Amino acid sequence: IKTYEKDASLFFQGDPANTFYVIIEGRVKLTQLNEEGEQIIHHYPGVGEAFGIIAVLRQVDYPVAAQAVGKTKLLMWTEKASKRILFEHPQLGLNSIRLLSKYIIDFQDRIKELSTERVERRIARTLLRIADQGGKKVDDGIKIDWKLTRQDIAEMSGTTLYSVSRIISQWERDGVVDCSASLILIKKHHHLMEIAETKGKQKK
Amino acid sequence: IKTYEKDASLFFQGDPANTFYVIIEGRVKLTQLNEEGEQIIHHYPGVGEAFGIIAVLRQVDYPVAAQAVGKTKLLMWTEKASKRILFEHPQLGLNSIRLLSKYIIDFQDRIKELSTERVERRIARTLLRIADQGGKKVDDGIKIDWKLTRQDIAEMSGTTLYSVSRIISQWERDGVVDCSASLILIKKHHHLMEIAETKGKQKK
DNA sequence: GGGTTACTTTGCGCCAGCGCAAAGTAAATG
DNA sequence: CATTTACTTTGCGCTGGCGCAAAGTAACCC
Repeated sequence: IKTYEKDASLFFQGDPANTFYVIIEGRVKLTQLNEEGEQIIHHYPGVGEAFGIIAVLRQVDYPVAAQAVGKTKLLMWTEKASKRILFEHPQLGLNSIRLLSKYIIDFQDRIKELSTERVERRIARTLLRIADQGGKKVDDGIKIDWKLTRQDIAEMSGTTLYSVSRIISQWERDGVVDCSASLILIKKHHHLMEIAETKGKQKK
Repeated sequence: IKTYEKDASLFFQGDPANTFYVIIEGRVKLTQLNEEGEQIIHHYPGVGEAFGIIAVLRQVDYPVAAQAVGKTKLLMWTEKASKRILFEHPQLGLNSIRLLSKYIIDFQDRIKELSTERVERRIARTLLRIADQGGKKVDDGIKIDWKLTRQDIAEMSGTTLYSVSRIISQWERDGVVDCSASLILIKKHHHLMEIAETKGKQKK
């Protein structure tokens, strides 16, 4: 068990992978850089989620970087320990496979999204996905419980902070979301769903 | 063991997943449709590769559709059989995890690509990826050993058949690739790599 | 409390890539 | 061999979204 402070780095992209983590408190940001140094955010795992398994078991370098979003407490396993456990408890292997499978299905969806969908829709989907993993229900909607900048949302949706700003401003005018309290509050979940699913390309 | 003819469907997106496959001859196309009915191609697994594990072990519907590219011979396991094997041979579990991890790393890369890179570069990467999995070395380059249409390439790169056509024509003029024989022949592998890695956005 | 730093918004111009249309080429069918 | 069907190429016009710049707002810290 180890505790990291806000914004602390757990590991960088390209570090040799020797530890796998499970979050018991807080949240972590998993990112990747391309050759130009542009960042993209893959995932914000929260309490109970594991990460790093992938790299550890393949004995390759971490393909992503991990950074604590807030104060974060983590369980840590070395490579050897994880393998031993896996051999002793086949059920665990099955569970891991299930977990990985979930990621794969998720990633396939994101690839589909990025390949075929317009920016507005991708942003809608991104917010819904975030709300799904880290949303707290409050009386007037769903609140996302950690600080997200426009830049962060852009890096999750495959667009730019400008486009995100423009689109979210519009949504605020329409009363779909509310960002005045620095945390994002989704007020009309159904409306976002609509954007995510029906507001398509207007081609014939 | 079962054999499928060219273009035969193995299963559709949304079918209940009850079988997992390993290819012993031929090649399969894994695709996904979005709400508008646009198709995207995820992967062309070849001999020795497995697919369907994901859905089978999670007991959900197949997230993709599978279709034989040419005449294809497959090993098939039911859900129960795969679970039993997994319990009896933990090593197999570990191997599966490795396989899935590879996909995840791959998918993360594609997400990065789609999020931040221009069309030309994405197409270059797509061709390189295909060459990597299904390329035969011949004296004047690398030949991709199954028929790919412009539309197929577009669906793998997240663009349109028009853009693919324009860019590949240009490459042909430059002598980088040769499509005259209906199969694609990559003549200047290094040049494609260059496009994939350095020919960046010309922003400051 | 004032000044520095970090994030957001918005106007504006620009261009990569889309998508239609139409013609060209190749393969399949009978 | 003629005809249909399937795929490719290319000209052209249009526009979604990018990216700069500059101003506005909020948070942070001595």
